[in-house]
Amino acid sequence: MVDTVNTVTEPVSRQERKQRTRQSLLDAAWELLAVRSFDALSLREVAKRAGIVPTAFYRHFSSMEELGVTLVEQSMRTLRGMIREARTRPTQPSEMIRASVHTLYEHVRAHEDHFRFLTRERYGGNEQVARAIAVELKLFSSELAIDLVRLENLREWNSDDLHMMADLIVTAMLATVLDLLEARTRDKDTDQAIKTVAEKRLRLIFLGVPHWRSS
Amino acid sequence: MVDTVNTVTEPVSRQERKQRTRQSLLDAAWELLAVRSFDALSLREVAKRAGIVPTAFYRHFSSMEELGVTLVEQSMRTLRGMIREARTRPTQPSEMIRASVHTLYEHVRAHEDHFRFLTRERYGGNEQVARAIAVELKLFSSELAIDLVRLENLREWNSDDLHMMADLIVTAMLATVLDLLEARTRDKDTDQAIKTVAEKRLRLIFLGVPHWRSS
DNA sequence: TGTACATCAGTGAACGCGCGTTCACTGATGTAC
DNA sequence: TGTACATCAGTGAACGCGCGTTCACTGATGTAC
Repeated sequence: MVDTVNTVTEPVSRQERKQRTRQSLLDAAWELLAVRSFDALSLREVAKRAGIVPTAFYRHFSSMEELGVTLVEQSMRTLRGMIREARTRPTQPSEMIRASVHTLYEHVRAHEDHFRFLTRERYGGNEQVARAIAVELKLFSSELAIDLVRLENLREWNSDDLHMMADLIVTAMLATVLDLLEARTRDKDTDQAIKTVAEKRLRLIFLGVPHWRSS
Repeated sequence: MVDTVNTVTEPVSRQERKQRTRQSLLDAAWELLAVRSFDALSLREVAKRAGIVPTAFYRHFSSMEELGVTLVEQSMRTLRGMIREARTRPTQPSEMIRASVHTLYEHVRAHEDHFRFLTRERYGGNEQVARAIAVELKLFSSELAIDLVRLENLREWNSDDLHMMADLIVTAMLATVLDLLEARTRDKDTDQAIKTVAEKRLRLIFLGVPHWRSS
């Protein structure tokens, strides 16, 4: 049995306390971002929710923009984690589709705040944030194009067409992210329906592949 | 030859002057929206750009929100105009694709401000605005599903699958809108390249149709 | 046509508010001896 | 182990600013006779 009293009263270094407050600020920002866009957040508001006075904010970030950069980094790490997991996969399209959608689903539900941030800020207010997200998605699309070329009927496709298809898949996947985030009810049936539609979208796209002729 | 002096000094009714100022406010808002999201606009800023004092704003709109509603209406009219034009079409998929992409292209380039507003506010700050846009796109998707059922290989598709395909097409088209709005260079070649990719996306989707089996 | 009054788009002063940011401070934690 | 000083996360007062909104006003346009 853990001695909770001892755990609570355990001495904490100044450094560790500072780290905790920093995390409180980030947590506060993530909470507020569930309802509002980043541009609509104020420094005072974030500080208040984190339980510190506005001026103490500067002990951790030089500005809201710097905090924003950290939010981008955190959400990007989540996105990259998902992409990495989605890339280690069998070469059979049907299984690839099933597994990709499932990976996407798991990650979105585990980090809704991060994915909401990514989709909202992708075209939303802050230009630098939008650019960072665009770069990351472009990178993902390029990696996907490389994965596609290994598949049966895609070996002889030219680079342009592979990128076109990769972009279309990424677009379809992002639409699924939005479906998940905007689902009114959060039950297994609704989630399953969204996953089924997501798989169908990808199946339809892949069905055309054997019949493709680059114009 | 037009007597410009007479044109300029021509008496203008109070009502007409008011209408012009109202339009100046809307124009000012559209100009500012090229750079910023709606939530980031202030009443004072819009009034200033329109050339009136902040308090005069209230002679035309009871609040920024009401002006926002008007912006939504204006952009929706543009969107509906495009959709209406895109729907009156031949039943051959290849021609349908070519014509749809061209219609989209023409309308986006003719009303970049409206389409930028629609894509940015779709998930951006204001919730009511986002909802209005979502409703309109859903409506479009449903109409598209009805159009699809008339095509050769889609006659026996069930409703769910038709909606899935319509959603996928709308998603792909919106991606094209964003490609057009974010094109770095604005020349004929770039535009043509974007149109070609847009057509390829749709071609790939339609290629799968004859081979579809609802799971 | 001319006069007297009504209408009302636009003005300018004023308000209270939340904002980001500065500054001198406090007092607990850390360090040197 | 005890003392004396340094560090520094967090405090609280204060600032100037742009904001939305109110109010009484002005003076050109419109209307009634």
